[in-house]
Amino acid sequence: MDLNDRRQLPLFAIGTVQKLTGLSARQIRYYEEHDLIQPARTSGKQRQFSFADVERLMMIRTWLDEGHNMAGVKRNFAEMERRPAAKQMAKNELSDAEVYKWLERELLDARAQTESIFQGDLSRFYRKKH
DNA sequence: TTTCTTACA
DNA sequence: TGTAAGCA
Repeated sequence: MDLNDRRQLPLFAIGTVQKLTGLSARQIRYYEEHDLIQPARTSGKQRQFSFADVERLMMIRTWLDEGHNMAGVKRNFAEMERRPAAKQMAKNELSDAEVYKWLERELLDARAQTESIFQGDLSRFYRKKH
């Protein structure tokens, strides 16, 4: 199992993704209805999001913040599929470093407000190092 | 407590 | 999009 496979692993509940992306549960479910993401489901029908899902959600957030509508977001993803250059463009708007920074910020904010977004002990991997 | 679906504003 | 109801 390589890194790419691990990015597809169903790991987070919607509450965690909400804090990670800053999107509401309503929005996240709405984007799923529009096939922008396809999170896995547990036997109990609960959505399980992967890092790949979270990344797509962050791209959606970025485009929405830039003023795009659903149609625009769908076009962006469609463009990413047909042209590899578009993927680079998307990464340019949302580089790996930015994704990491964003995740770190969201995680720290989430911890500042409520408790750990993780039910377990994973939050220790994101301890502030300043 | 959290998430889920459905439905209304 | 937010929110409420009724479940799991």
